[in-house]
Amino acid sequence: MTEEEFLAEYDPRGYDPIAVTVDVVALTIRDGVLHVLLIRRAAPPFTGQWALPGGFVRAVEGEEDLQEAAARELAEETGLTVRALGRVHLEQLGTYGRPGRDPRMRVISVAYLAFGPEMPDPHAGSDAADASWVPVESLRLTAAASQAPGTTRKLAFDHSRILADGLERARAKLEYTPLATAFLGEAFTIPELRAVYESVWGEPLHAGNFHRKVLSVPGFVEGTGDTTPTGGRRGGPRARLYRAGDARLLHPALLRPSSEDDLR
Amino acid sequence: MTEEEFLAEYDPRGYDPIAVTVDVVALTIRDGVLHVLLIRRAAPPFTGQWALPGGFVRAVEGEEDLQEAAARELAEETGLTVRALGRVHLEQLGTYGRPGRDPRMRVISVAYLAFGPEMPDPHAGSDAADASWVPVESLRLTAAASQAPGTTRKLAFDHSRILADGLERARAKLEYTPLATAFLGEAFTIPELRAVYESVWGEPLHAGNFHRKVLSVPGFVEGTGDTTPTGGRRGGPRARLYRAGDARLLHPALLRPSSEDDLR
DNA sequence: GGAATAGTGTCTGTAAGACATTATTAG
DNA sequence: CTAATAATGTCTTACAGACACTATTCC
Repeated sequence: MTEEEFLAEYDPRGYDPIAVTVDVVALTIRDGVLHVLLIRRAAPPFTGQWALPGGFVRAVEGEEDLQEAAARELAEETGLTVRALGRVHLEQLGTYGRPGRDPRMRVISVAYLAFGPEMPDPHAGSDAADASWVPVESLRLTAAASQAPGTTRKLAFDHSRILADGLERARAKLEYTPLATAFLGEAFTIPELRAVYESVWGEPLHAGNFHRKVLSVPGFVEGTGDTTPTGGRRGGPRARLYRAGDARLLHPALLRPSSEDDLR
Repeated sequence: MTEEEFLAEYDPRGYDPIAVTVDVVALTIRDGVLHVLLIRRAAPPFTGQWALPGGFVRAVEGEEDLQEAAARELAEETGLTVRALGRVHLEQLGTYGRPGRDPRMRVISVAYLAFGPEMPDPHAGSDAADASWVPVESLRLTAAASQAPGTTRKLAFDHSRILADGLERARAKLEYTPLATAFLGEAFTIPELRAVYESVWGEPLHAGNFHRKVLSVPGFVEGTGDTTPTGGRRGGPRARLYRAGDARLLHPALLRPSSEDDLR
């Protein structure tokens, strides 16, 4: 039998059906606080609970790449066009396929991680009763205990785990890539860039050392020649404006202060 | 409708069927040369071509986690028991789902990356006509042109790309994790560890500086008190033996000499 | 003027890389 | 003895972090 004959006779239904979904951990910074895009589920399972935006991959009609599917889901929930997502960074995070993670059937979920500048309030899509940007801190991913009343609870499925993995990836990526600029607009100041690092890492950085360090990394940022039209809210000189440079990796890297967790 | 009623009536066949496979990039070092485990396909598609070991994920009978599926595939091809794979490092590499990557149907492939010490010659499994450890260099992943006669050709499916991604991940992981020790036995010498780095990175390292650096990283290695029973083949003193320490990340990291590619 | 902030200067400890040196083994 | 190699020492340069300081702007 030739390859052509084999393919002509091949029956795709011969294998066990496994559904494939794409979920997105979309991060942005609002008012200096790291937020993640969540939807409130309108249909079972986990009706009423918060979850990451996502959906099934279209296999037959309109075949799409996984990355395209993630971009489509993100665009649907944010209300932006896929075109307007141009400045948003999107990368694959990992795949989650533990049996039982979805009570309906065997579902393999390919998770994507997105970084973007401040985006408009989302509107709930078809499967969602609600959608909004939620401060990551309010989810208390690590401390399982002591949830204040009204605080967002644990996410549906294994989405808490996926979000935690996404956050760790984001924190690590800021160290050795220039992706912090993906959270900002076209032009930004060094203090704004520092605010991104502080929001994602969750700890204050030394302003002077950060400033000198960013400028010392080749290709991280390049000056525009302009400055902000005004000083800071509570005083201070006008800051110089920069745009993202052409580096894809930072060398030397900006390491997190929080060490001592590298042992075990 | 309650969640229970919903689940009772749910029909898994309602969605487009997508097959899910697990493929493994298994790396080891033989005679100081980095090798990857490949099988020669015995059935269409791509009959006769080399490919990464892998197989479909069992969805219904014997539900298994993706990582378990990868370990099972690796064990089948290497002839080792899953138990004997204890010293082998296994991590998820990424998921590949471009439409058309498998001519039969829509197939999503979850790729895993494995590092292990020298393992026995494999025996071909059910779907394979042959299986062997192949020097990575012989595959010429980057240079598409000028294949010497008899040289292994391009791999089946998009496995060349998956292998390239796995190699880059491996090279990067040696920088900031102690995973180089996964390529070695229980006890090893610093020069043996250096040989691992040289094999994976493909470039020579300065023996003296490497030695001092490894010992300066807390938790990377710990001495056993023993030495090798004999000196090197061509002379030299007996080397001290070490085992892997308890560090999970290297701080400071061992950076590759090949910089200057971080710009673009 | 007073407070806050952007940006620069200085100093110290640590690390990387180049190179040299000593000690120990095989042949 | 000679060559090869393990392991250590020395020196220079670069960078991280702490701290001080100047300049500019808001109120």
